[in-house]
Amino acid sequence: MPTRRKQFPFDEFEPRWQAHWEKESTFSVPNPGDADFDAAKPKYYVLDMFPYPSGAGLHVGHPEGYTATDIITRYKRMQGYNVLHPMGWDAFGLPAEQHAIKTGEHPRINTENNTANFRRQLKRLGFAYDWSREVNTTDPSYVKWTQWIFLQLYNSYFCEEENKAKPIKELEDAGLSREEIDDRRLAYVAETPVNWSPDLGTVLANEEVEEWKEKGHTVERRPLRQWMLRITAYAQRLIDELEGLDWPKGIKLLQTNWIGRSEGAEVDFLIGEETVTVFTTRPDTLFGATYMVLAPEHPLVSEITTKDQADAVAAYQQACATKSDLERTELAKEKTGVFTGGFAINPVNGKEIPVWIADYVMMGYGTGAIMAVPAHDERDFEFASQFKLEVIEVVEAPGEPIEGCFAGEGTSINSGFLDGLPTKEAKAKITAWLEEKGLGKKSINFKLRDWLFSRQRYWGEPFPIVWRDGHHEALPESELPLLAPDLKDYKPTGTPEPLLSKATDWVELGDGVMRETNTMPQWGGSCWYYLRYCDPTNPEAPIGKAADAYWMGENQNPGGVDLYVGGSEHAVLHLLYARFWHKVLFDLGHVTTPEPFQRYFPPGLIMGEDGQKMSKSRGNVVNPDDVVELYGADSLRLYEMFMGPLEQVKPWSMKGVEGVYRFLGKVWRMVLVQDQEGDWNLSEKLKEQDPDKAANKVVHATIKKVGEDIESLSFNTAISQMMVCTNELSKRDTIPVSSVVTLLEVLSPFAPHISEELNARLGARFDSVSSEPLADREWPELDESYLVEDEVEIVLQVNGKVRDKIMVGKDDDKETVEAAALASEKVQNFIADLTVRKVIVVPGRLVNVVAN
RNA sequence: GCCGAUAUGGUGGAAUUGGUAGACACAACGGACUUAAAAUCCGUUGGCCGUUAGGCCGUGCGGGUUCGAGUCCCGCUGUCGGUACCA
Repeated sequence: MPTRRKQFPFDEFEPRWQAHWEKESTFSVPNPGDADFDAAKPKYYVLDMFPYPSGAGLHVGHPEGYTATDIITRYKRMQGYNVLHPMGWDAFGLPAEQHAIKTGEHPRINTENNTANFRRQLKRLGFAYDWSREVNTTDPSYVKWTQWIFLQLYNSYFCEEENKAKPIKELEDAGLSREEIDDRRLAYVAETPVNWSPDLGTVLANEEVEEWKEKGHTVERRPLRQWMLRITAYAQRLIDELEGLDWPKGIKLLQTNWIGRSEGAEVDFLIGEETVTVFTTRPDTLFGATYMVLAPEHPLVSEITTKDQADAVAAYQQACATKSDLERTELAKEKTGVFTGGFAINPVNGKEIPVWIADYVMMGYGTGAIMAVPAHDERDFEFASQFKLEVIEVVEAPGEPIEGCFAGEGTSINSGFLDGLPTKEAKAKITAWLEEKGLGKKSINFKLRDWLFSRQRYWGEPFPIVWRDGHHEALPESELPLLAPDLKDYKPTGTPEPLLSKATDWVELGDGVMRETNTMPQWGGSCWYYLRYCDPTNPEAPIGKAADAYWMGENQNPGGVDLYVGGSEHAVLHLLYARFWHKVLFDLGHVTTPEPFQRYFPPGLIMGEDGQKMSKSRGNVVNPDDVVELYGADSLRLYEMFMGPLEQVKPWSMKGVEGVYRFLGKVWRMVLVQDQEGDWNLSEKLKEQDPDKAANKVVHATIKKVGEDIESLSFNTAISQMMVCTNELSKRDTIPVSSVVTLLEVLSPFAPHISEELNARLGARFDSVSSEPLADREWPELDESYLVEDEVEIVLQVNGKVRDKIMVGKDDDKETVEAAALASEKVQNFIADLTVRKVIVVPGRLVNVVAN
């Protein structure tokens, strides 16, 4: 890129205004109880997803959402809101630890460096953050409350009757045993098969496996003792309470499907002495169950396997155990399985059906056992075809008979007392019959699993738990935060033994009392950071009552963060986890609203100039620092908003950046003209005079359009309107100063530096222009009367085709307009040989003459 | 496979409740200024036919509703994203 003269000296005034905002604490906002707090002001809480401060620095994707929220912040401030717009750091995480392994340096150092770089980059973009509220998940004062919230979960149970969390103390008072109590905690210990990565030295959540495998790490499956959070208790509420939220429909659906509610029945089958319960969503097909399948890990497999099948079954179980979930599904093209030799009795007709084990049935869902109805389930059909098992049709498809398998709804046949019933009724009847006979019951299942909450890494929050005599105990609150000790080296132990177990001095407390050595996942800190911003230094609680009531909107329905902007890649995990924690805190009375995020908006991904996803390997990554260097922060901000609709995926274009840069240059030159010496002086065209009709019209049209578009996050069209306004004003011989100032006011949320600079220069010269910074001004008032025209252009159509355009009075009645239309020469030409059948008049729009 | 999003000029994208398709930009071309270039300013720019006037066609494809469809309905196709034996 050749050096060239800048269109305007952004490199001089942008840092100057940023320093001004910092010095004046322009965007600091007081809390209830503070001296300058004004309770009469309405609040608005705009939240960005806080970044993980990676070594790579800011990516152009970050300023996309951040600029959007910044525009909202500045706009709402101008409208008189107390706006909370904070930023912080999700600073625990594997990359810093990987760096520590390589260098032997404490991960805190790397984290601090990266954080400083991120902060510098964000400040350079002029965002209106209240930096006094900055939080960092790795700060001891933050860790303290993350651990405290964990203890809230640990010390609570889910009360089914009241459908909410309650203190565990109630169970103690009720005289439950220690084991019974531990089994009901919201944070509990369980032995479960987990994804263990030997080279990362940690267990991963199911959702993380894919990501790390792509980066070349190995992940295997093995059973381990882990901390779990009982998110499944909240499954129904997490679905139901989405309803009142202003989130994109698709995102709600995504979460709903992730939670995966299905209604059906549990049915008991007898296998010899043993009872095996299956879950099915199609109890109406019970007469068509021709075999049964158990998951290979099902505890009853060994009981029911016959001697001559024992070897085959054991071999199959062995083969499955070493396969990861991924391999199980990757190899899912062909069904595999083994006959156990056992037979089950179908309770509805007493028929004996063979019992198989197969890995297409998973232990983790339902009961780990199914009744197979090959005629009406594709998987069962495939399995039955492969192993030549019986197929009995029990549902008749509506319309044409169907070859093979029919999984839809129809009418029951070959099903005794269900015959002739449509699927829905058959389901109800058989379920009632099973319940009456004590052979089964209605049942609801969720795909959602409990949340595996422990990791074996170093760089995370330690669990505030100690072990005594094989039992876990909570640390007293007074011992929080519990910080991890420094280590000599951060290399994984090579075994599933957590890294912290290396620090024996720290772990062993004497008398056989040991600290828990697992750490929390990164999600822990990010689950509640939006609460801490509201009250970032509170030493008594994660968030104080008054701060919660005001910022989270106790009296609003449903309350919570007013606008949350961040990538849809977090739409299921982070957003689900945070909602879960929030509900627990709500149930326990620590917060006053049931949902954390009232409105959520995911911006679309920004692709590389080649239309591909930005990545180092493709060499198409755009660095925001480079863009700021060449065109300034305002241009970067404005371009990212002008690219297209915020929610859309869109490719980067440097030419596009130049386009908005030129626009800002045009605004600059409308106010200032450069002389021979290169100094910028106020344009002679600017006049302190009342704006004429045309100027008022375009300026007020701009106030209206920009305001509406900000509300709906349609920033691209707001910007194009400001371009129209600028084009209109700048081509004039004299320009009313007040029109320019109004334009600067509406431009200021988008491009705050240049707007402030121009306003300051105008204020220094013209008495009529306020020198008060735009950031503290009110949003300009719209006067609709300027937008009303006496005459409007309407379109004349003949048979739907545009033939002419005429001007008519704004209040002309239909008859007048129709007469004027028919009088048009062009219309006359087209209808000369035709008969007019009908004339449609749309006031202010068009006249359509229908003729043939 | 299932779920969701989406399809408009050479490009990014605009278009109230159905009512002038292509706003605003980018690129391209032509012109002015300049010794020259950059920057700036002015003009042209969906396709086809036509010297002009003007006409015809045109919002992924095929139907439909309507005076009128980018927009609504039915049936497809492509692209992107999510998810995957969840019984």
